[in-house]
Amino acid sequence: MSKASSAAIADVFFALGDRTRLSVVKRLGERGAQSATALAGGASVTRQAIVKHLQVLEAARLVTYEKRGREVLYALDTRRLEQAGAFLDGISAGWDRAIERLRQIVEQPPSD
Amino acid sequence: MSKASSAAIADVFFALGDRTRLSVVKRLGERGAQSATALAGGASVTRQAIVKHLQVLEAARLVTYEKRGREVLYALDTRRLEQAGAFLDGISAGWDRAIERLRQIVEQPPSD
DNA sequence: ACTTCCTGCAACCCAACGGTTGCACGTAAA
DNA sequence: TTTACGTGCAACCGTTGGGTTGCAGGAAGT
Repeated sequence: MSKASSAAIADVFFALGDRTRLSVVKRLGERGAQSATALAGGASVTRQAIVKHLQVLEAARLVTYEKRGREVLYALDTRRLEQAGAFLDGISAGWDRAIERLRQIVEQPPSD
Repeated sequence: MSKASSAAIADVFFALGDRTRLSVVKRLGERGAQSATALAGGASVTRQAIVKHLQVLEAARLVTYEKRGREVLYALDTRRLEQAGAFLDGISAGWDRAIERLRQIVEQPPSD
């Protein structure tokens, strides 16, 4: 599980890399599923802008939508967030190993 | 500590949200500090492109540079990666709480 | 039926992004 | 002192990004 090609991961980070979009994600996280117009209220941009952002988030599989009567509710998909977090941890771990390798090389006098 | 305004976090995600940049970060994580030309070797883009990407990464405080003679070595700053990961965890946690709140509301019959 | 509210689509705009090329400058090696 | 290598700066280019406005179509409410 959690194979997640680099390209897909980059898409996730790209989706999170915009202030408006990130605030939408935060809001969904804090107050649960909401419609586009609900999200637009309180935001400093148009509903249409929010809609576009939601499409980007959905393309990155960070949100899911569900038609609820005449309105559309968008909800977070936390699995993607967790995947992204795991990816970051992997890089950090690799870096720490690299550092340790370097330390050993530096501290050992040349063998010959 | 680790206050990290949303804007700064968005910058970090933005920096990670490009395939070339993400591959640079991965490579720095796996093989340790390198110069721009070293990173350009093996990549499918020009050294100048890599340089620009490194500037973006540095602006997001994801990398640090150190002048080493005539060349410049770029190194990962894992603290930022960890901050970003913590941010994601926070959102996931908030979402889970929101879900739990919803469950309780749904399962309780209306009080009046 | 009529009105209200939320959504969806399309056109359009400016700014920023990712990338390239060309050249000048310092530092290291011959 | 040449020669070679790594870097820095600037101009330029096509494409995409974030955002807006305007309007048409359906589901709810009265």
